[in-house]
Amino acid sequence: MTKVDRRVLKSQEAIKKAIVELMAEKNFDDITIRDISDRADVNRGTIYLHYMDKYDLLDKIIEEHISNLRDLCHSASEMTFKEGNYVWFEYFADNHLFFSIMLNTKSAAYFRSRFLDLVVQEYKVEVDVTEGKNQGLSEEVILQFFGAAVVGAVEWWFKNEMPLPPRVMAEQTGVLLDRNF
Amino acid sequence: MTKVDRRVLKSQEAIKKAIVELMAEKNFDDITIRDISDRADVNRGTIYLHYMDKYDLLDKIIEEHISNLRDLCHSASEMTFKEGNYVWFEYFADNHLFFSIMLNTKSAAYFRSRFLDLVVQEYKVEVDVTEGKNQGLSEEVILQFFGAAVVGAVEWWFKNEMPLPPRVMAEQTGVLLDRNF
DNA sequence: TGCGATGTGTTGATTAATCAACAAACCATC
DNA sequence: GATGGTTTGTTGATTAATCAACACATCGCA
Repeated sequence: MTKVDRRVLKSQEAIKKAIVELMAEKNFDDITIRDISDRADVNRGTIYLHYMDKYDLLDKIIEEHISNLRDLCHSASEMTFKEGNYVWFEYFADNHLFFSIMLNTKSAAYFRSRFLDLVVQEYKVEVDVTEGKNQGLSEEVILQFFGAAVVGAVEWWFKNEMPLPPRVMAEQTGVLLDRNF
Repeated sequence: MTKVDRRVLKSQEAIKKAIVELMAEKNFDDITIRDISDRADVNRGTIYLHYMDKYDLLDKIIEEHISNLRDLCHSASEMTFKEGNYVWFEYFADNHLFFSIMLNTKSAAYFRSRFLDLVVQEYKVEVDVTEGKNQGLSEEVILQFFGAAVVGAVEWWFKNEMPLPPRVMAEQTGVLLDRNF
């Protein structure tokens, strides 16, 4: 893993920030490459050095966030849900512009499904249907049930402009998950 | 005036922002070039592409602000002191980090004198000792008197963490100047 | 249908920034 | 006053970003 030139990091950061900001202001289809390069204060050609087009750009942003969330999950594998959720909700708050767009606009259904997949996948190691309170239940049903629950709670949080602090959201959802897993 | 490559603008902006931030955190003498390049996220050599050393860098920042204030003054030449001052105090507020450092640390006496010079110079066209309320008074005394008054007021404002909004400061000092010029 | 305006994706030449390396200066500490 | 560690200012080679220009596609409107 050779380290990346700081110039490409800065360019990519500016470009990613620009498109997210623009998505908060207008429809994705109405955003032009020129809009993005203007906002990012970057030459239009620079965008093509890193991304195929605006769809590729958005894809890469989504994949990066999913990947970051997964990494956070794994680095928090020792924690309870309450503690682990706090790491996630802090990440949500840090990137609230991205997440509120992705969970508010209907055009972003793809992100929601990627997000749900991640949650289900990460919770898989936590659930046990061979003994305990979930004995006899279907693992898949439990995962989809609580996966949808968490995604829905996050969705609600952003739709209502984060009415509770991240810590509280993490605690509340954490209690609900710890009680059921 | 051929336009400047956006890369040099971005580099210079990052570098200037970095040193101002650092001056808010530690003594100017203790700031190294490496500190600045790290903070600016720029190669150390890049600083030398634009500035001789950190003293030259600070000089250029000061000159730029003085020049901007002068430009604002001239573009506001039609206004009363009350209106014109508002433009200045908005600029102060926009760059409050720079000005509060420059008017708080004793090491920045040079800036204070540059600032006073500017104020005196710009007020020169406003004062009239041939007739009116200032008839018979020394132009130089009036300029130094009210120049020091304005600089002092600004200094107080920053020393006390801008306890009044820019608009109010502009109005109050504007009234005092309009009454006397 | 045609036309101007705008957006797209790519090109080649140029410029700025990067990085690693260097010698010299400085500074504290032994 | 020698020593090791840090800062400084500069270097040459390399890489990334810039800019202007291009052909082509798309779209609204006459």
